[in-house]
Amino acid sequence: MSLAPVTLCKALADDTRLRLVMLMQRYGEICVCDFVAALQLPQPTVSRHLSVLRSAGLVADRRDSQWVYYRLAEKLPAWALTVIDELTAPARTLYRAELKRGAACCG
Amino acid sequence: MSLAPVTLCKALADDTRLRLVMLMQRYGEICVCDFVAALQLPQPTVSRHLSVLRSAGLVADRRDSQWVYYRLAEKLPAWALTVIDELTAPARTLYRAELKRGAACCG
DNA sequence: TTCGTATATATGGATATGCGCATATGCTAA
DNA sequence: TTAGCATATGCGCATATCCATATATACGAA
Repeated sequence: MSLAPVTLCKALADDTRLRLVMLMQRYGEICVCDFVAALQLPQPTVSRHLSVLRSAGLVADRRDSQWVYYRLAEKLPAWALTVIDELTAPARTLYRAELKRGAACCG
Repeated sequence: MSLAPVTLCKALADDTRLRLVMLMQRYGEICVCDFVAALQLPQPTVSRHLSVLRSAGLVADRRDSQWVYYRLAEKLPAWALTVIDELTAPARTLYRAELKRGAACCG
């Protein structure tokens, strides 16, 4: 996995994307509708930001019938995981309830 | 020092700014003309990027007659320093010669 | 099966943010 | 004050963001 530091920064230089990454880091695979429910944002907005993360190589997606699940990419460099961890640590406890709220969507 | 994670990311989401920060982390206070010489970039470009870093609260400046010296801000949160460290580590050895090349400017 | 509807996700078009160049400002010395 | 250097600011263009709409998939009824 070759990931330039500046590429990681650009991918994370948005509050919504930081929260998406934080949720994936904490809960693993999540489908788009759960992100929408958890973050209370319009679905197109979420989809766009996930697309940015995917283009940067930060996340991978998997389709299961009508749902698309996103997860942090495997084999991210250790330094990238460290950066993500440091950046999301302050807010890491804030979104558990919000994700739970959205968890009814995909079973 | 209150610094939002997304603010740090935006400030570092540019290759030139990453290099400026790396130079300051390694060498301490540096004046604009030394940055220009070290990075081989137009002076307005360097000034602009330093201004972005200053607005984000990442760096502080000090004027000494005609020269302005920039340094990393004091009292940055520990997590921010960790992030900076991880992001700049890969290239940290690359710029010593370049800074030396520019060191004649301000004595 | 084939259609119809509902739900999940992705894409095109208008607006805002950021970058670099040309120029302006500030400072010093003679 | 004039020249000369160091630094900073306004403008045009590219890129990114958000909203309305389009596409795709699933499931039930005829």
